[in-house]
Amino acid sequence: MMSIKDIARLAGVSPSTVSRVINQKKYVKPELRERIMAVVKETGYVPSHAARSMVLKRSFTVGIVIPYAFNMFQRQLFAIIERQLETHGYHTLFFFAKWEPEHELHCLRRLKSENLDGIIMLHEVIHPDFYAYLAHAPMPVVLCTFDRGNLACPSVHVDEEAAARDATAHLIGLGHRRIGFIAGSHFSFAAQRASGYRAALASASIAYDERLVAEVPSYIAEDGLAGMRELLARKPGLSAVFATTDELAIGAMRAIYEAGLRVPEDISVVGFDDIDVSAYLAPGLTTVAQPIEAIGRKTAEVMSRLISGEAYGDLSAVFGHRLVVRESAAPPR
Amino acid sequence: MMSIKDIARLAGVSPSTVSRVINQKKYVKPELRERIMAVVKETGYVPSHAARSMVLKRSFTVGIVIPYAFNMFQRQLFAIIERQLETHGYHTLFFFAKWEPEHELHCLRRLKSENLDGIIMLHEVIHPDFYAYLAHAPMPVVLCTFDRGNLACPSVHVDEEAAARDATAHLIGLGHRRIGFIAGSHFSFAAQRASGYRAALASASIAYDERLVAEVPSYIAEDGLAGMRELLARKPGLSAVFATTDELAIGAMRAIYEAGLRVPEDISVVGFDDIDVSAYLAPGLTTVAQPIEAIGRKTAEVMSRLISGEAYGDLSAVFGHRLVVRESAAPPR
DNA sequence: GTGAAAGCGCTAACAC
DNA sequence: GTGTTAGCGCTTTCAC
Repeated sequence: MMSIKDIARLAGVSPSTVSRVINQKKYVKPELRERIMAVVKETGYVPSHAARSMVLKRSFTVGIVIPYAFNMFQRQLFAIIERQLETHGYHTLFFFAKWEPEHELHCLRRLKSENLDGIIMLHEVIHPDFYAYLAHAPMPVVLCTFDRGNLACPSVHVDEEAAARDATAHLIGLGHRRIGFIAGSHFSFAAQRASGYRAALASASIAYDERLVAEVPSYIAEDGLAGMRELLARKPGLSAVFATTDELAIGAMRAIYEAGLRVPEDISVVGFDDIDVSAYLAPGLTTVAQPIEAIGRKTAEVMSRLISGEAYGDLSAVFGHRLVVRESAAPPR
Repeated sequence: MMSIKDIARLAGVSPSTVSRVINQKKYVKPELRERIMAVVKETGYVPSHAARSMVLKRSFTVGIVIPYAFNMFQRQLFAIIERQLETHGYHTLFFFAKWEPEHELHCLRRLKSENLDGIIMLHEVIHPDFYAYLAHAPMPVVLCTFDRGNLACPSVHVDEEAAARDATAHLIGLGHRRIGFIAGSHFSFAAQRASGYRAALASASIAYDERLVAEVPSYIAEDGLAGMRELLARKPGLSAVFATTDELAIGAMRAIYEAGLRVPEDISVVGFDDIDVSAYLAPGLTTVAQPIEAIGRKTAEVMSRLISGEAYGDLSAVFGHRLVVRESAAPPR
């Protein structure tokens, strides 16, 4: 492996000059600069990441905490963030956090041991120790897809409540009055989407009926299936259901199918997230789309500005959502 | 940040001794070892990754090349590999490769510049330069989910052809004779699955009819939709269809739905991969499952053995597959 | 068994 | 503008 000394020797200059050229510092004669760049190009020299990061005391890598079982929405999001971060010159280290206190702690230990330049939370962890660390972390932290009032760091997300309100209002607009809700738990977006559901009901003067609500522990299709089965078993006379996520909605559609009912003829379904597969279901799932690309780019941008020393100021951003109307929701019969 | 000197001072020994203890070298009195470990634990000291990797000339990170638009199967796979690699003490750097020559080259440049300890290919790239590099790469390379005859490196995968043969045979066993095929392209698994389809047909003495085959450029549901539409438009009188991947199968089911037909009453569908959502479709998708966990663990294991200097020998592994029978395939009417 | 010292590749003061 | 030098945190001879 070539070192900076080799390049210096080949170009007939000192290592410091090479360093200056590589790091785009001024005070180097254009002529020399060109000569050095030529050698660099020719030899394919790449500075040692390890050495730079040792002397600069920066790792040039940002950590992204994501759920171990991330969904398609998160998949797209972190691929976008990774790509953006790369263009800003940062490495990305992923920290898959399982949704168990024990594993979160393990994840936190790793996070601490990495000397990261920044941390992006794509996942709302549970453990208080985690937040305690983030609150006083020696590097910038950005929250993506959720907010956390008492944490003084920027967050990039949509207005979950407004989006859920729109989704529910869509069902109401179609003529539904008995609208089921498959409620998630633990994460703040679940609470926000739930309150959007209630708000929409309230503005239409529909009484909230807890028999129409099934709370499920997680966000996989399996839970949607179980939640919808429960709702169906209660026979609350529902004609539509709003699920906290598309995965949950898919499970719900499955339960409806298993019960010998049809979507949307018997029961309308609306989801949230617009994951890849939703457009191709039969029927296509009506859902709420978040501007993934914009959220990802913004998150990376905020992080890179924070790392370059910008004040925390008002870097947070709230993006708009979009209701994607497909076939899974129709007027009640 | 604590350095090894601080620990040495606190423990009243020299840095070299601390280093020996941390690196599990012998020649340290148990008593001293304990004293040092106590200080390490107490201070939460973690050796600087950068410094270690500089002096050892190893990055302790392995790169994983994955498609930029990875599917759920790959999602699970790389999360498993990451986790395993972590337990072996390696970092994982992801290289998202878009499926364009230009971007592959970009990806290759990054790969070269990283001083990786190993490379795992979870993605069959196209560019010859990429393979040229891999063939003489200064670090071990492991191919995961595909094989490449002329590349002298271990690969971990299933017997794609046999699996596709089973999937097709399942349809034949159900009584289907006119079986459509949505063929992928570019990747070797596509060719292998295609030849499995033909082999199954041949053993049942069913003539291969190219009017039953739609070749699509990629592997997203969109392509499955287009491919199936084409098949339907040709009116070849098919009663079943086998799709190269589950995503393609989902798109195909959508096309059947749009045509006013039903699965499996009018047309049976079989996919390949058993992605998360397949079990929750209505009807559930009959498909071929690969042992993701085993493939992932094996890949990480092979890589870590290679890095620790084991000879290339016969580290490759071929895993068995499993036909998952659900409701999307039934006897023809 | 343990410590002292050199050196990995780089950057940043500091000279010149 | 450019070179010299020190030093980042670690591992590894080489003495003792």
